[in-house]
Amino acid sequence: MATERTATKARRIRRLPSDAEREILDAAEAVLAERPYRDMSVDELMRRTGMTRSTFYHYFRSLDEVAIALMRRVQGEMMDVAMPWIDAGHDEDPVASVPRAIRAVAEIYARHGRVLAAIHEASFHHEAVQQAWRDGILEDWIRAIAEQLSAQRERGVTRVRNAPEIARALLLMNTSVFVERLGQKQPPDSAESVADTLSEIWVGAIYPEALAEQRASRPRRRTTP
Amino acid sequence: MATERTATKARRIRRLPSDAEREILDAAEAVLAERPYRDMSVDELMRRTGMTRSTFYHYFRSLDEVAIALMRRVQGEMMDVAMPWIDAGHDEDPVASVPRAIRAVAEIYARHGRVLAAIHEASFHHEAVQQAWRDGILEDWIRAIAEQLSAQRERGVTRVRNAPEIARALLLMNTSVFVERLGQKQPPDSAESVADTLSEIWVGAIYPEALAEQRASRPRRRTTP
DNA sequence: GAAGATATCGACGCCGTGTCGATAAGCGGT
DNA sequence: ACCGCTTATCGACACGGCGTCGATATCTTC
Repeated sequence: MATERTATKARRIRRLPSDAEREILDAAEAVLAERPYRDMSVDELMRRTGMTRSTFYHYFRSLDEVAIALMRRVQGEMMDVAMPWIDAGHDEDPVASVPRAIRAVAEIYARHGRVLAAIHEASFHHEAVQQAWRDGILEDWIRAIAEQLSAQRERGVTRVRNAPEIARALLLMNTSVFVERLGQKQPPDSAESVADTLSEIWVGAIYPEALAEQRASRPRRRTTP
Repeated sequence: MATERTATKARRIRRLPSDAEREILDAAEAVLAERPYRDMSVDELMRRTGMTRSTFYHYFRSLDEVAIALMRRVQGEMMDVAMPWIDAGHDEDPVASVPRAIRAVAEIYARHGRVLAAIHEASFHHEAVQQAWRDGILEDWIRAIAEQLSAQRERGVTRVRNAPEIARALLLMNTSVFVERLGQKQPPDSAESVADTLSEIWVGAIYPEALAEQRASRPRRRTTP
């Protein structure tokens, strides 16, 4: 009973593995632009590519891996914009560099918001994503920020004592706010205003004197003199 | 073909609806103490209660509703401890009241950490939970905090300009940090230390002068003179 | 003790996941 | 050109969790 189904024998297209993989990732981004990660299924994803679901499993072990792959695409960009702050030369004003770094990251979230929201979401539901994102990348960031803070403390630029905890709290704040305000189909805020709010809190926590002064001298508008 | 299964006719136990519901909720808490929400199934949950899965659907429409029900159990406690801060009389030192409120909330998270982590997790994956938690309770809190900040600004206690955004960022920070540091089987931090770190950031953002002064005068230990 | 209400049950259908063996497209050697 | 090897692609299946449905047992009330 070979389940005779030789009727419409669709011609098979054989892609290069790199192409197929890219097509799948692109399709995933397209799906995420429309609906949240939780509503993405392998079926729908692959229907877009014209291939079947089994082909999917030839390239990825699960949807989580797709999320992780998309994550790595973005992570590079993040590092690029944050690096200038991470190893800032001693010549730059540390207080001014915080808003600049945060704003740069905010713009990345504004551009890849849906993907980053998907990762954030998936990091709660899938072991593998959690390890790659929260236990991996985020922890690296926290460490880098904490080191920067400690270094600045050495130089007397700030007085923060518990650098690692402060760094963790501030970073988690940023990701939560970014995801909520910039990770929706129609973000309720602009990257700029979100970044400004977060910057204010960072400055207040790290350089309280500077924030106090800012507020005293410039009671109205936000940035630039 | 009545699928003759009259063999071992298990005696049916008929509970009061209120009892059955409570039993299910208790079982849910017990499951969550062992594994994360994502790994909880109706099957396992009901196996604990001795009832069948169909009975579950007699009381709840889905697991989300269980999460929401558990949420409401805890939310009352939250309100109780936060209220003193929300409508603080003008006689109390606003700077000192922040750490106290945060610490009280931290202790609730320390006690109900797994449940609150489950809600947080579910709020990303289930529409209904998202609406009840993020769009409901959290937004209420943000509004309350923002109002309090605005009121303090009227009185000249603080200079924060964008109260709603600041309130949102700070609250999201707290919940993220609480969930991560106190919502695990073996929390890596104590409620006290987590609360202290968060308080520092709140004070820095709202009363930067006070934080600057604290750090200048008390360079070593954390709380109390 | 009869009748109505409802808490509980077993079985079913649905949908998404991940696996497996078969098949066909390309690649390289002769 | 042909042949064999690799492997990208496919259809079908088994599994597990979800939610529904009609039947049945238990309780309540008169």
